[in-house]
Amino acid sequence: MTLKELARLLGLSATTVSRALNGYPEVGAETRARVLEAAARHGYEPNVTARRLATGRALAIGHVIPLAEHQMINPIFADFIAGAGEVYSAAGYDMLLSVVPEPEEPSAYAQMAAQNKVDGVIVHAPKVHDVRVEMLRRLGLPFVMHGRDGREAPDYPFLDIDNRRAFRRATEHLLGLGHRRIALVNGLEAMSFAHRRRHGYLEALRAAGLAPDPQLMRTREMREPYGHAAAAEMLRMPDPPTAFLTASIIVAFGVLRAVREAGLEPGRDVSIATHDDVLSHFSLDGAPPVFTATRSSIRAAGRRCAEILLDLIAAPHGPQVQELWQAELIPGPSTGPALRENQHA
Amino acid sequence: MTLKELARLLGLSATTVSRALNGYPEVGAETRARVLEAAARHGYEPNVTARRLATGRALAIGHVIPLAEHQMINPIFADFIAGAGEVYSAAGYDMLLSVVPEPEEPSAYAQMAAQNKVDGVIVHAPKVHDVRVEMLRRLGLPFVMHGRDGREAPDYPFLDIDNRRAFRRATEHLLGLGHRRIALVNGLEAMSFAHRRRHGYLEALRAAGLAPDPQLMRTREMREPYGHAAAAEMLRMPDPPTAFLTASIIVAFGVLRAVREAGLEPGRDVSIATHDDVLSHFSLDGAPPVFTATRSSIRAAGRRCAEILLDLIAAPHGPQVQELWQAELIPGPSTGPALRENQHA
DNA sequence: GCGGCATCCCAAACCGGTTTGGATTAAGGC
DNA sequence: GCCTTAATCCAAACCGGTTTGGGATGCCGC
Repeated sequence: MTLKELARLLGLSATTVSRALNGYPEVGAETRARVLEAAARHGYEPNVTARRLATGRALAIGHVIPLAEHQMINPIFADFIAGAGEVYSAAGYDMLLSVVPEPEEPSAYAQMAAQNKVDGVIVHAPKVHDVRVEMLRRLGLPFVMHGRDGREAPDYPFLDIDNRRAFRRATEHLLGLGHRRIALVNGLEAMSFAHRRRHGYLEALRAAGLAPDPQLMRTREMREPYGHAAAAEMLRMPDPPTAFLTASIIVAFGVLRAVREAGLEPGRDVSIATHDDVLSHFSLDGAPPVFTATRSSIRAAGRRCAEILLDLIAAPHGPQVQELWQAELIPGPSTGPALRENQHA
Repeated sequence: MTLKELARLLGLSATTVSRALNGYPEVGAETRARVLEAAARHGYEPNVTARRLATGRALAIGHVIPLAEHQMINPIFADFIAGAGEVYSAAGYDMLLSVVPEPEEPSAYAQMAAQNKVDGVIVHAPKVHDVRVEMLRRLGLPFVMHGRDGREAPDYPFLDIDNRRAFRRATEHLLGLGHRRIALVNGLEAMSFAHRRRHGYLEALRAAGLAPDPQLMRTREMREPYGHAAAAEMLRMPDPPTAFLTASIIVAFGVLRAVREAGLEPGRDVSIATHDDVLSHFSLDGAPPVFTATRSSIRAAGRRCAEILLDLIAAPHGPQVQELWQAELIPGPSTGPALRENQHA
């Protein structure tokens, strides 16, 4: 069923039918009603491809997922995409996903722009120095960043959580429990979120008059076995940490496993705190929290980023939206007072 | 830069330029070379939307992700998508993701078909009785199923792992270690993969002359807290299981957590075996395996499904591809001989 | 020298919508 | 009764490609 067929059926021109369906004022109320009724009855749906070509609007949003060297796919990705996808579907937009080797990321964006495949993109996992901002500006592709680059107040729309503050608070929480040797099992510090978390951690240590121990600071892709290996190794040190702060619940589970293997009781012998993205496969309504955590839903972030981008596309010169969310600090059973004999002399 | 502009630049017609670029034989070798050179020099890229409209080919593959009632997004999804996405990108196809509430899943497919948005789809997470097969046939939308419905030999292209065999072998492995009370912490059994796994488990028990205990069989969405709650509960039974078989590494981690909390040593006091999809955030090259597992990479499955679908689209009447992969049984430290005092009298 | 056959290229139609610039008709004002 | 204006509707152009159905040119054989 095409527009022309529908028009012939109604004895109207394609123009009128198109206008009737799209709510233009040039068609009479009675005609419009007839058209809408007929369209519904015949299950007419306008061909998006034709519409794209005619209007120049892509009616789609792009997400470029670069595969890093080690081919890891960011675990938070699925929940974020789910959140954003809900919004797109409700708004009649398509979601275009482009999975490319990291070196081809720029060309993936360039292609989306040159071919008008999308009306905008959401930029994931910003680095401290992120070349994509400049690139997208040159391409004239509207974007919203999930996170920020290294700058405190960038000049583009973004939604970020206050990573520095979250990790400062989490560190302060551990310090308040008497911990002095606190390990930071961080994500890759080229990523601005990890960079900020480290700064929050360092700030808290400094405020407490403690010098950071490089041996207690690790940075790597956030996988479970990484958390395990890092914790196992540190627990074998002559002067082991009494608390761990990790960048992801996945890493925290790895740390927990190592703690158990060492015969230690989490929350008593060793404390573990983490950031928690509320990933759906690690959470269950009603289940008690496993870890003390700074919590912020990545799914909600996906939803909100999508909304911001759609608004931006609808009103390109509207006010620039920048949101900084505070993570909640949720107490859990994985932290407790530092044991006397473990405390630093 | 449009085709027409390029044609004018070259003093050729749009027809000739189009043919030259698409490798049709009607243009001379010298002309073709000139066209290709000019296209490259000016960075010409054909507008995919226009091409879609003209050819009727969408040059895109669709994935519909239904959000279940509990809003959980399947954790294996990210890795599968990454695998498939690599193949699409390399082949010049787009990936269209549609995230919809479960009840709207049929209309999501209908829309993709009616509007010619995609050339085919990959169907995820088939149920034992799956209505999508009939629907996609009616819509005339080519598809490849990742998994199978309840039938042993369906009449559509699919890629599945031999879930029944894998779980029979895993169960036999535990039986061989002397375990008699083996718990099955399964996924949702409306899903055909979970259904088959249960049958594999039951087959092995029956072959060993054991009657299944309904108390030891759980079925639910595969989340970490589910594994934890299920195991914790069963370990409190008067006659607790001595071994757990779980449907996902995520669930296995939950079980492991409960085992540790009960003060038991995995692989000694209690055994844990699981299926392992080789999710990227749970694996790390060189790290020793955590669990004894039936292993099959979901990422590789994503790649292969994409290949099968692209082949199917290129040659709709070629031979129907149906692949059944065997999972590897990987021994790990999480299983060991059943303790005497725990053995069933 | 002429018909036949490739070879190479092009004008125009087409995909299915949207949008511009009227044309037609009816209502309103004086 | 005539002119203006508003209300409706339409034909045709357009978006940027692909594809059909020739047309022109050059080479061949006889």
